[in-house]
Amino acid sequence: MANSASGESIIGRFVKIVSAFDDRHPAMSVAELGRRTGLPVTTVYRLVNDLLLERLLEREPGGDIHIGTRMWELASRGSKMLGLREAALPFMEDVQAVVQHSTTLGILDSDEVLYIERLGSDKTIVDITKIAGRLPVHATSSGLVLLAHSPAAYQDAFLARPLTKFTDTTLTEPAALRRHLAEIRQRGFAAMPGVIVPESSGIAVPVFGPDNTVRAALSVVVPRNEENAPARVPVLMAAARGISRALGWRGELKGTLRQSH
Amino acid sequence: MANSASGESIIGRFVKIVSAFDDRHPAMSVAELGRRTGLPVTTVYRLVNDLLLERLLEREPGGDIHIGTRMWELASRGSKMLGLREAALPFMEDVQAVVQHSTTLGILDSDEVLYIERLGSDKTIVDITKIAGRLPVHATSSGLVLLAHSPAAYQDAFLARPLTKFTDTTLTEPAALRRHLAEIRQRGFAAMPGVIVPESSGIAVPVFGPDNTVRAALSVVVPRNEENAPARVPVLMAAARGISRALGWRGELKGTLRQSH
DNA sequence: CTGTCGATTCCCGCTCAATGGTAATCCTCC
DNA sequence: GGAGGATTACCATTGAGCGGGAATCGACAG
Repeated sequence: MANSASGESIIGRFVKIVSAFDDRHPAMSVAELGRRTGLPVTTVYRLVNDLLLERLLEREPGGDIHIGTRMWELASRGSKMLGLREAALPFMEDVQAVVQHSTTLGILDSDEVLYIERLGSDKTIVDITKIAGRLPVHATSSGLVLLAHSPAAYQDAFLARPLTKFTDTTLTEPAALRRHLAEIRQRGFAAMPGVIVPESSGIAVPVFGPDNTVRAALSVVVPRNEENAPARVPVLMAAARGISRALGWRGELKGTLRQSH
Repeated sequence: MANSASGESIIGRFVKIVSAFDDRHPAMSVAELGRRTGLPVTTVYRLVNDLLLERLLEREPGGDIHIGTRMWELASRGSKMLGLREAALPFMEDVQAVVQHSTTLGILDSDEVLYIERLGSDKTIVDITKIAGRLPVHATSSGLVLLAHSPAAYQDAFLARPLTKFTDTTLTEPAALRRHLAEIRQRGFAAMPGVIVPESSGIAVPVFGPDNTVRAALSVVVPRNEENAPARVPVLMAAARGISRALGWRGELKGTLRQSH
């Protein structure tokens, strides 16, 4: 499935090229693009031209390349995430108005948490979440909530892998994590003081879809020294229920009760 | 640049496939995808497999295909629109809180208005704007504001084309449109009563970047019968200035004054 | 249980688009 | 003016993409 010496398909190279751009490198010359992707120069120039023709990439006056508007448009138009995001946004605004720090919405994707929305850019606290950014599951409150409500088979597979310890409070032992997940299910929320960044805490609650499976995690990041962090939980839970309902969820079903037996 | 009988490149076909999905068709079988794109069956199956491998597309339990999370992630990560959107969102929320109907943020892309954010889903008014949706320039308040502040060369090229008349109030004559654009520049906003949909009016103001060029249009859609529509303008203008400033704009520059001489 | 219809996968020979090295050209900046 | 980098032009090679056709799977009806 590849004409190239390295055995990659064009699609693979396309992904490589687009992946070379991130928030730290939103634009670059074609030559640099070649260096970052490790692809042969000529190939990059040819492929970039194709992508420019389709407007998936755009060339700015200086000659540098950046991701095209068309790319975002195509990715968004048929995306199911738009629905989730639009359902969640009003509730997130309410949370943000009350909690004042930083509110995020994350989903589980490829064994990582992918943040699809984020409100509030409070410079007073350390918050490494970014829209379209990823963080590890076992080191974020969002991730733990998502994992806690995932199918047992998925949890088992996840816990079978070695996990990185970011700070002294990061749980990496499968048994300990399993206990923690059970706790999260029982309490209905996850609170992680300083799991990746020691100075801030995350609190997250699950958002459910119509079939009662977890769709996303709604979370807030607050300074760790803040005493009344648990007081945030009711607000978050109410908002999460609102989002779930907007998605077509109709309250706890018998299935859920059965699970908790 | 194409291996196919029809003379399309893989990238072109990739765009065709992704374009087949929209808000009305967020998921479909591979066979239907083939029908919608008009590509040979075998080819679609092969290409879809490649895209599934890269997670640009995803297969849901039923077998239907939909656009993958990865696609959105890649498109968003290095996109400049995220910055614009994030700068605008808080101000848009303020506008939305006051105006109550529907607030949108649009940019000029391929001679059309592309809406990149939208707040408020008031069912009481007709509003055909959608996130990642497109509307014609000359028939929307956002489009007219963007056009009014575009380079003269672009305006000339645009006005040289034939324009569709949507309702009796749609301006399509180049001369009349030119006068209207001048008016918009002078007043600082565009107000279009029922240009595409007769029942609703749009009001839009420009958002500028650091180089004092227009970046986006901030607009609200209100019911046409509403008398105090012009009263919305100051709110919009203040918000637009706030967004512009967040983007690095530093007030009217000499260049602008020179232009208006 | 059998038949129909559609979706999906498998098969396979053809062929030309993609490949990627090398070299020429166009830049800037010192 | 010339050194260093970015970009374009050229071109022989070749295997990935192509797509028609047939086989398989699956749902549903009679």
